[in-house]
Amino acid sequence: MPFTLATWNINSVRLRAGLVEKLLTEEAPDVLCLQECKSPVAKIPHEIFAALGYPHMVARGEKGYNGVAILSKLPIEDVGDKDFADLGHARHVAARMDNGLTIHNFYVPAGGDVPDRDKNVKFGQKLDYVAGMRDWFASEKPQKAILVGDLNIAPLEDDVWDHKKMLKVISHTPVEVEALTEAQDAGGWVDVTRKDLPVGKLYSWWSYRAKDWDAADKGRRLDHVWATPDIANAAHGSRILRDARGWEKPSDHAPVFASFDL
DNA sequence: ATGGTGGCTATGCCA
Repeated sequence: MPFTLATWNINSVRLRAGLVEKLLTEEAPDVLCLQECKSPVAKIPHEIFAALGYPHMVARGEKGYNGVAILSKLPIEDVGDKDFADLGHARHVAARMDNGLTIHNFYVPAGGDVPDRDKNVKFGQKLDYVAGMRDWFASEKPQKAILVGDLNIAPLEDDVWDHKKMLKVISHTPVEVEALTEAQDAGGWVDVTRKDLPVGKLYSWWSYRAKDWDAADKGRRLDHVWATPDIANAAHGSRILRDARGWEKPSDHAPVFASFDL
């Protein structure tokens, strides 16, 4: 059966419940994974999404920061979460569908401003978090799984607006890219977005601070869809809904879509 | 070199 999934850093699911509604109504993915919900799970406006045909939700939350949620048309089972680097943050949750597909939803730490772990604790925590992902994937050997989320790293030259200018900017430093590549390789994960769209610039995030984000187009691809090799060949139709970055009171991230014939 | 915007929650922290 064909299956479509989207991932979106929503930057407050309560403030932007209307934008989630718009996405679910207009695009109707089977599963929507959200990050930066910034809400306790009990205060996520789940009734609104249930009324639109998404009665199933698996989520982790905290007050004001972080938070991840998986909304689904079809039943999903909560199969736990990980707290890499012992941050105590709601940055991961996993769900399993009746067909055995596992969906991992991640919100990797942003890492602060200074790309030096001796001067910036947050950067060290980001590297430790991604190393934790690597070690877990190496021991788990995931199968029939999809990993999505805001990984806060843009690994490829064409994932940023200016590769050379970004080499010392957190999200595109070589040490981060290496760490992410190690995590990807440890699980055998295939970058589905780049499998489908191998050529050219691709962004999913544009800063709120740019005067004219659309014209300046200084974006980064921070949001990812990965799949294990056993289902990666079933993936197709990846796209980034850039329009959503221009919606009223937008998130600074755009949703990333992928479809799978499973 | 700096500051630019936005969310949460009440003041500074985080992105």
